[in-house]
Amino acid sequence: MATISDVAALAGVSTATVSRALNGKSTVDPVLAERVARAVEELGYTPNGLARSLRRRETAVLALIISDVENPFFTAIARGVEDTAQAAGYSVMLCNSDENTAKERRYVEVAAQERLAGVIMSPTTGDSDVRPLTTHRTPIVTVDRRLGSADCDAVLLDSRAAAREAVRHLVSQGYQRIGCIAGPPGVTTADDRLDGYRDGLRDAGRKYVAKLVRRCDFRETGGREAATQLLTKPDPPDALLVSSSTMSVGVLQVMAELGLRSGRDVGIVSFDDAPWATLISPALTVVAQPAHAMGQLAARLLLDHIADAGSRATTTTTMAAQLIIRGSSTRSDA
Amino acid sequence: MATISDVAALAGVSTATVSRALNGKSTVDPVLAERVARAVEELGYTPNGLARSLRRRETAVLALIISDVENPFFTAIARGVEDTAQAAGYSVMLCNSDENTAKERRYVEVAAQERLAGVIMSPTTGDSDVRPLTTHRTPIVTVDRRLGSADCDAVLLDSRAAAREAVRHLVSQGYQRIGCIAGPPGVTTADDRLDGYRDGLRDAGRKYVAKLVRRCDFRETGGREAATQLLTKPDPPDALLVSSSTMSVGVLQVMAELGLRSGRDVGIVSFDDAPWATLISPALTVVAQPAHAMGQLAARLLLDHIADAGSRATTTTTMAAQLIIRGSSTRSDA
DNA sequence: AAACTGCGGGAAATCGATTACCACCACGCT
DNA sequence: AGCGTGGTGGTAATCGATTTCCCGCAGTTT
Repeated sequence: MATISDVAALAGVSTATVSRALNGKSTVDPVLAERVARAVEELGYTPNGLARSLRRRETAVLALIISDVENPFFTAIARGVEDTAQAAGYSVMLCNSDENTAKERRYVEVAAQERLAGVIMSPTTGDSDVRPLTTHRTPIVTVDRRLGSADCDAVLLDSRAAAREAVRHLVSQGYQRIGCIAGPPGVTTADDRLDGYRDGLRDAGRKYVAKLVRRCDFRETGGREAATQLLTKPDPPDALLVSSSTMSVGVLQVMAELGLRSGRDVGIVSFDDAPWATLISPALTVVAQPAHAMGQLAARLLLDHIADAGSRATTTTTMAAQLIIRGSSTRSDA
Repeated sequence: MATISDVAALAGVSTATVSRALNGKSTVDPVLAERVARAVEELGYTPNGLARSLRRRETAVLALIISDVENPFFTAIARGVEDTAQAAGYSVMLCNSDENTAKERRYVEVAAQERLAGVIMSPTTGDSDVRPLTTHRTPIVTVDRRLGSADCDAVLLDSRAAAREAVRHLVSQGYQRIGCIAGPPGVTTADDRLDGYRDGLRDAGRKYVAKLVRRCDFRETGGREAATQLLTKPDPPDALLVSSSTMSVGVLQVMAELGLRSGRDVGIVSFDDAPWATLISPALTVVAQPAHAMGQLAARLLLDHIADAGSRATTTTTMAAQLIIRGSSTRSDA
């Protein structure tokens, strides 16, 4: 409750001196500085960050807008962002958009209103509306997904190439009817992975069969539904490319219920290297994404943008995924 | 960049009228309101939340301080907090303390400086320092762990009873040398679970053997190290109570490397019901914690406190855990 | 000794909103 | 006609910091 004026009064100096003593911008007589320090201590004074930010026209808070804090891929990104932001003295406001355009929009507005220093987001759709931010020249960096509208930095993964490679691997293992469980239309990574899936089929001279493809949300329940539909039909796929580890949980549950063994009965390749991937049997073949590094880089880029105040070309960094082959995608699993 | 004065000038009214028109506190001539609305639209005006909060002496942001965003238990809490906060129009600042008192302390300071509306935290230790918050009368709710110092609401789980029940279950299954992998000393849940473990042994007339207990951090690497030490000694335990699902990942990896099968060779009960618990074979017996509900309740309590401005007794809610018995803790697994 | 330089610190403006206070007008009542 | 009364809207104070501007003093130069 103590204000800078209280401190000034107690120390017998002006508020200007208190401010200078505390921020160390200008030199202050050591005697006065000491008196100020004692007054601060005695009053338990904490500067009001709102007043400071208002006057300085800057905050030390970033927003991170992702679609699901419970998805390990996004938490790994969050961790990366948080680590580098924290090291630079910034705090992170975490926002869950839930793949919901309205919620996302609300958070974008909050970020604009609170005049946050910058925003890192994984947009729900390629044409998410970020105008409240652009009008304030709030720097934006997208991570994992692209944004069509704004010209902002992007940290992406080459999903298409990764999906293609995964399909080629499944083909090489002799799987004949390779299916795909992809994310919702409009989400750039979902579309990219589906494109990569088609690329892979084309490489092998296979044709695309719509009945082997399902699109669902990036969650366990999405995976369950898609897998149930695909695997209980006549002519089910004998292999699946699954777009996230959260979906894979659902897929593997359904397979267990149906008595299907991965690898032998249905080859599985999943995006995201989950910690449990090697605990199951056979172990899960995955497309590992450098999520933590992506988060770190996104934060680094954003902080650079903030420091440079808009002078600086926008960049797009595409990172490579790594296919880690384990038992779930080989016919002769160990 | 547009301010309320710009809007006022363009609409030909005073700033007071603009504010009233926008906040709907007092009635405004529809004609003027319309002019204001058009001016807002034309200028792309976004009110400055900092100025507003400064004047109103309140913000619509909560802090959530947890030790690890990558731990599914905490993200489930985060999700619960975020859901109810968002529904009430509040945003959540997520802070990763990393079980590090200094980092935690820094976030507490930031929360105090930014005059956040309230804080939900899972304190690193029972005597974490939250004075910067208490001097500002910022309401605090602890979740999962207790705080010795401040008198604040707490949403806890009866870890001790849950651990005791888990041990009794292991005893009933015929395990003879039951060990425990607990969290770091000083963390209230870690100590509680260890106490519950002793309770369970005492119930069965067993004596506590220090060599069967290891304390380590709540992460995969912690679990690995502890399990390696315990399982490669002479007279290893034939069952383990593990304090979190993240630790269990490490434990199960080590067991796989050593060729030990859970259930048959080593009975395992783990805290936290992970999504993958049923994917492994045998499935993992767990102590399920209602993390999402805990987060929701914590947020609810905090919001109530904010609304009531300090008049209101502090409460402690203790929720019950649920032991879900699966194959990893039965000798005759399916 | 006068003029100049530099530095430390105080008074007051400033950031951008909200809101207390007051002036004004129209209306209704006696 | 005169006097409340209530609803509107403008003026200016306010929130709590930072920062500009300026003054005075000490030390240096000519």
